[in-house]
Amino acid sequence: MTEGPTITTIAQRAGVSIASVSRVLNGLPAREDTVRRVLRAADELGYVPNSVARSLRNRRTDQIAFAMADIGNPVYVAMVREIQPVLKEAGYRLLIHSTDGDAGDELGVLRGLRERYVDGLIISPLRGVTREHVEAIVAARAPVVVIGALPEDMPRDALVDNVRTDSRAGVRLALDHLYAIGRRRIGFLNGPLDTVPGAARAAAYREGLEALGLPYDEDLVEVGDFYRDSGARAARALLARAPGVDALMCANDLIALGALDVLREQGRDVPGDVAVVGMDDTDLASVTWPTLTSVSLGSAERGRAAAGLLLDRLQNDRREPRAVVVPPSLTIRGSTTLPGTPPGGAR
Amino acid sequence: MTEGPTITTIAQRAGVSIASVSRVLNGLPAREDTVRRVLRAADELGYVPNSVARSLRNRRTDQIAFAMADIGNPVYVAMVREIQPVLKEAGYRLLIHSTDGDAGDELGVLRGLRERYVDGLIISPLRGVTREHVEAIVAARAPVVVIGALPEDMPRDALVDNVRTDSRAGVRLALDHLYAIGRRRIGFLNGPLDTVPGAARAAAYREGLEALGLPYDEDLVEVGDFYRDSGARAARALLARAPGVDALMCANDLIALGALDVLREQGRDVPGDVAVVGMDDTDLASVTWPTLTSVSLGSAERGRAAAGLLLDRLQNDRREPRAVVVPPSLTIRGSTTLPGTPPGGAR
DNA sequence: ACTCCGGCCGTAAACGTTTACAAGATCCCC
DNA sequence: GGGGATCTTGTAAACGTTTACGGCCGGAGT
Repeated sequence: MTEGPTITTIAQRAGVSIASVSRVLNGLPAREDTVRRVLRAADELGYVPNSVARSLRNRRTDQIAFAMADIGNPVYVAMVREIQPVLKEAGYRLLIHSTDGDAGDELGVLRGLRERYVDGLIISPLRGVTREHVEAIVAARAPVVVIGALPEDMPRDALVDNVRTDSRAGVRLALDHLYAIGRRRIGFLNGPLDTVPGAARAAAYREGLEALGLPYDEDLVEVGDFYRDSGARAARALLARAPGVDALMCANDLIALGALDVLREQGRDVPGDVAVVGMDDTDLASVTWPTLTSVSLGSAERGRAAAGLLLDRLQNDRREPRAVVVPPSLTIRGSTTLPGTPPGGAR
Repeated sequence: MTEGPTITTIAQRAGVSIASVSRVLNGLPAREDTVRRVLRAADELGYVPNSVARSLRNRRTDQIAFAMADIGNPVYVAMVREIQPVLKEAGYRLLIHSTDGDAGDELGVLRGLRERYVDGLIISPLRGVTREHVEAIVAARAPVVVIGALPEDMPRDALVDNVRTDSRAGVRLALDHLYAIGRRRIGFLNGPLDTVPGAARAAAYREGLEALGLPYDEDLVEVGDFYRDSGARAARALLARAPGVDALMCANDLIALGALDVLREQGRDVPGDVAVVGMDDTDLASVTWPTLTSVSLGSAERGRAAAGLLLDRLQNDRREPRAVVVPPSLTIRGSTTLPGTPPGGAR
């Protein structure tokens, strides 16, 4: 924990100026003799450049932040897993912020960008991008990539890149699949309608039924939270009200877990009596019993795309904002297929 | 993304020197009139201090890094969940590194400390602290807290704080519990013996049986990896060799998941025919069916303790190194208790 | 021998802060 | 009104880099 050598120390020992030291260490042209002496001195002293001083001078920190709602959520973990290597490859360090879905915290991170402690930010705001978010982004002095929907009236000069998924199409995939395996009374366990995903999935459920020629029945819909226990509560309520359901579409894998708990507890066979589909296709989906058919919203791809966009933007400051849409896909597992039955229909 | 105001800009606008600006912004005494003008100018300009420049001058970054093997591992997630708020409270930002259990990567982080991009580090090396780790830690210019075992010959001057758990005691807890519910042929599915936890758990299993007066039988032990599929393979092998086992002690929750898969597949009732205990008490333990009795190694506590030690050390550079040991505990769930039967024994 | 050119190198400034020091302003008291 | 004490302020240096600029030197061309 002693004070380490600086280029000045090296310069003295090698008998050259600090400018020469810097040049040698950065591989700029120098006489062969100078190079040798500087490198030797640096080596003997165990020199390591001070990244803070370098950042100040270069006006870049080689750090990038990723702000997400919850570090325990497998969706974000999948994103980090993809983002990390891409950034590392490009020479950036990744800072991870867990905002606990607190909009205040999110804004804090966004505002913190102005401190310049980071060259760019990837953020995935849980409840969508508010006007305050937009203001903070415009005021920020670093490029931002948003994972999730942007508001319609996003100012052109914000230069925000965007990655999203099509969760409506995802819901459709699931409904089509359930229809294909013969289900006709398909219940829906949703998350809060004031979240972006919640609202989108609600609409998609309605549209999807219509497209399939099935009636929309309010008794088949229950709204709760995106957690397991809340999913269980919702499932219990729905099953009590509409005992005849033969499938449950869940807005989230966690909700689906809760539903599975309740179905097991009530002795209903999955998928024999009731088929269940989750959403997000997290690691959990393959852990449950039966394993859970789930709509993948491409978390990994979204993460990768976001990292790519950010790096690209860091190269080219003035590029037009870009938006990437990752299509959903359906991973069929035990909760919708009887053993031995080949998975029917969709995809 | 425009170049922002600096204290110089503010000084001009307020008609004072930059020293006064700095003083006012840091709450040092100044004439009331000066304070007002500076604050007004700063506000109008939307000034935000440059954290890099401040770090250079103050020789501190207010950032702390946490290096772990795998961001997807619930054990580390639990640690982060505890570390984050503690550090935040103390005014530090948390940088998260996922080293993928790669010793090279771990060393990279450790060596990176010398760049001074961070004021301190919490690291949890998967395969223990090697001589190279020690060297890097001694050479580092920032305090380090290691979560996990330290080598015996740790140099005194390294000033490394340490947090560990007692996984031997943890194994004993599990064995005692299994014994208490009447199991006498207790199998053991372990992870690699060249990892620190693997070796410790192997020894503890032996000792634990001895303490209970049960014979050690090689046929009841299988070594694999700390993953689910590996756990399944190991369980299959063990069950084939020793069909009479009535309990499986697993070195890890993931291994236990694999074992549950196999038992279900073979139609053996859990816990009726075979009781199962996992280790780490991750979130997964409450997701499975049946839910999994698991030894908690206090990930959360360890994280909290590590953060505490680091903060403390940052206050007091010269303090003697300290070691915290977090005792294990047992969380009893469905995989060792028949419904209706009160959990017996241990604890 | 003079000029010109190119290659290396050192001096110094800059990045945006904080802070030691000394000078100027203000006040109080005699 | 002079003198000291106290408060406030500005100047400048420092943190550790990178880099523009100009100087020096040696060699080549005339």
